Parts: sequence; C-alpha cells; structure tokens
Amino acid sequence: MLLVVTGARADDVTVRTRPRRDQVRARVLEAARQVFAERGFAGASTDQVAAAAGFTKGAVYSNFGSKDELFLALVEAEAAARVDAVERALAGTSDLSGALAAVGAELAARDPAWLLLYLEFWQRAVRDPGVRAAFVASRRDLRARVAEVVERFLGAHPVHTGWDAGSLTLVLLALTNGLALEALPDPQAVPADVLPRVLADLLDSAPADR
Amino acid sequence: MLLVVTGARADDVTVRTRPRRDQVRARVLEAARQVFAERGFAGASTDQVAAAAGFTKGAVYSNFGSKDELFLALVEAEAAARVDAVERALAGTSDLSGALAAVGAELAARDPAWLLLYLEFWQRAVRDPGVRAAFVASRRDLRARVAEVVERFLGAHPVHTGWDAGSLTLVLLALTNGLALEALPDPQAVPADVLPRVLADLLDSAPADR
DNA sequence: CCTCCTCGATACCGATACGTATCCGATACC
DNA sequence: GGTATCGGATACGTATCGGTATCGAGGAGG
Repeated sequence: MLLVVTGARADDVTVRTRPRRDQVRARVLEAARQVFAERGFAGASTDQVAAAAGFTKGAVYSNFGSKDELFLALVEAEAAARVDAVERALAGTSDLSGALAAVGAELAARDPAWLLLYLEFWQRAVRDPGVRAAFVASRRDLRARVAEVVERFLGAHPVHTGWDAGSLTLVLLALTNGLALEALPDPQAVPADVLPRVLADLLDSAPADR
Repeated sequence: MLLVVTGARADDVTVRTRPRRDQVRARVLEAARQVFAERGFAGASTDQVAAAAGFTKGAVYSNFGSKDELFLALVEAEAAARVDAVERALAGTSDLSGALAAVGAELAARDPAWLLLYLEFWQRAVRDPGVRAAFVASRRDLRARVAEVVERFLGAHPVHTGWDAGSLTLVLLALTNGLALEALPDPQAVPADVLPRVLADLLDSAPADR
C-alpha cells in the first residue's frame, strides 16, 4: 500500500514495500499527538491512534509496551521539541519586545492543539506521582531556559524594574497559559495587546528613565 | 443500610430506610465532583460515581439521563456555587488589596480539586461546540461579575491606572489560573507574593501620586 | 392497615477497550 | 538466491463500559 524509496545511495531506487521501523515509530508518535489532543488520553483508543498513523494496533504494541508507555514517550518527545522551539525562537533576536513576543507565541496559542495536549500531560502529572516527577523536571528546565534569556535582556537593555528574571519568567508563562485558557473557547474575550501591555507595565515598575 | 431521621416536625423521629430523592441527587452530584476531578470525565465510570455516593448505577440513571447529562448538571451546580462564593467574598470588603486577594483566593487554589474539574469542563468546551456555548456564557458572566467589583474599586480608591476594569479582570483571572497551573504539580515554583506584586505594578502604571 | 406508585437495586446486553498469541510477508545476510 | 529473522497484520480473550429492562422494597394517602 505504501511505497517508499530507499537505498544507501540517492539514485538507488529500490522500492520498499514497508516503512522502516523508526519511521513507523515516528508516525505513531505524531498520530498519538493529534489523537490524544483531539479526544483526550482516556477518550482515545490505541486503535484510533494506529489508524491515524496508517497502521494497525499491532504496530503500536510492537513499538510501545502499553498505552501509558506510548503516552510517556510522547511527553518526552513533545517536551524536547518545545524546548528546541523556544531556544530557536530566541537564538537570533536581540530586541526585548520582539523576543518576549516570540517566546510567548512559541509557548502557547500558536497551535491550538498544543494547549489541549499540554493540559493532558499536566493532569496526568497532578494525578500520578510517577509522572509528576518527570513533568516537574521538564517544566523547571523550560523555565530555567526562558529565565536565562530574560536575564540576558534585563542586563542588556535599559529597563529598570524591580523584577528578577525568575519571577518575570514565571509571570510570563502563567499569563500566556492563562490567557490562552480564556481565548481558546472564546477568542474575542482576549484582546491581542493585553500581554504586551502587562509586560510593559512590569518593566516600568521601578524608578525608570521614562 | 442508611438510616435517616425525617418528619414534618423536628421531634418526629420516624425512621426512614431510604434517603429522599433530592438528597440522592445531591450526593450523586458531590460524588461526581470528586470522582471526575480525581480520574477525569472519560476515566471515571458511572459505577464509580454511584459507589462513591453510596448507591448503585440505577440511582444515577434514575436522576440523570446520561453520563453527559450528569456532567452538565455538575457544571451548572459548580458554576453557581463559585459565583456565589465570589460574591460573598466581595460583599463586605472595602479595601483594594484585601478584596483582590480574596477574589484571587476564591477563584482558584482554594480547593486543589477545583482546577482539575474546571479544566475538565474547559476541555469539553473546546472539543464539543454544544458544551462550548454554555461554558462561554457562564465564563463571561463570571468575568462580568468580577469586573463589576473591580470597577467599583477603581472608582472608589485613589489608584491611577491605565487599565480598564475589563482588561484588569481578564489579567487577574488569567494570572490566577496560570499560576495555579504551575503551582499544583510544583508548589515551590510559585512564590506567594507574585500575584499581589503584579497587581500592585499594574495599578501604578499611570501617572500616580506615589 | 392496605394499596398504589415511586425509585433505587439487580441483572443483563451490545459495544468497545487493552493487551496478546499467532501468522506471514518483507528484509537482510550468507 | 535461499533462508533465517524481524515486525506489522490478524484474530481473539477478557474486562469494563454506558445504558436498559425489570424487580421489589418502602413511603404516602385513604
């Protein structure tokens, strides 16, 4: 059914009738991402995930030990992908508002399905102590990376604020998620300029030059 | 198994062997609140809800048409209870920081299970357009009630700010939820004074007397 | 005290879930 | 090119789900 061209050399046109194992795994993970976001973890079945990936349940259980194991693998892959995305978005920027907006956009709202999926992780972490440890570690890592960038900006730019980088990062993340929480079911409830206005206020909260 | 004393007068000690219908309904709702928060809507079964209430599934389906109907009845009851709680918390206060703190405390974090349950509602609203309408209406009502109180404070207190009551309410709600989202799996990640500090900054954002 | 009727308990059904045993075709190696 | 192995497809087993039909206890009215 699916034909994939492979081979050691680019002009080797050996016709494969079966995708490679790592490709199967990647496609199952991507399908799980979509299906879990769409229907929730408990509401989605492994059959649905397999079908969305173009396989059957056998392929899922050949690559993952259980539905939970699939979920945890998805968590790790997503966390890694998001950290990468944040760092990439912040790599080349050097102006404050642009960078903060880029981080905010990168951290939420960009993909509506993301918040659904993230909250699925979050719920599992709150309910299952085993999952919680991994979640908290990953979340702290994310906050630390963002805080590092914020710190750099606070040092490099002429803003005088009473806020330290860590607290500012926390507010940024919380506000982004909180606003997305209001906006996703009711988009017109959240004006686009609320987040930058709050940030502007916070960065002018101490004896400033302006 | 369960004995309840009833009667038209207080000293009527007729021994009932069966709770009244509205009592059954109330106990099922309370059980649903706990079980849905603990295991999620899809992860909880009607049998578990019934058992937690001290009944069997027959009692649930005798009082609610379906699992979805039970869920929606729970949503309405919770929303009404929360609106009442907010209004009660704000009824007698007249100082700004105290009232905002009271609202914030009332809106989240008070009951850890609440955020779980609220997000369950939220997920359903995002995924199901039918549920979304009711959710959005209830949420707008809550925002409007809080905004009314905020408005009253902005008029009565000597704070000069560039913020209107509606936007300020939105930020308050978003920040409260966003911070709770970080705090619930990792309590030490959120210092207690972050929320009041942000609010203080926002209320000093325009030409102020201080 | 007796009878009617409400309503929760019980038993059950079809659907569907996760997980597994087995099969068989493609791949890779000799 | 023959062959052993890998891995996804197929079929099934067992459990549990939401929902329903029926039963029978118990409360209220006469």
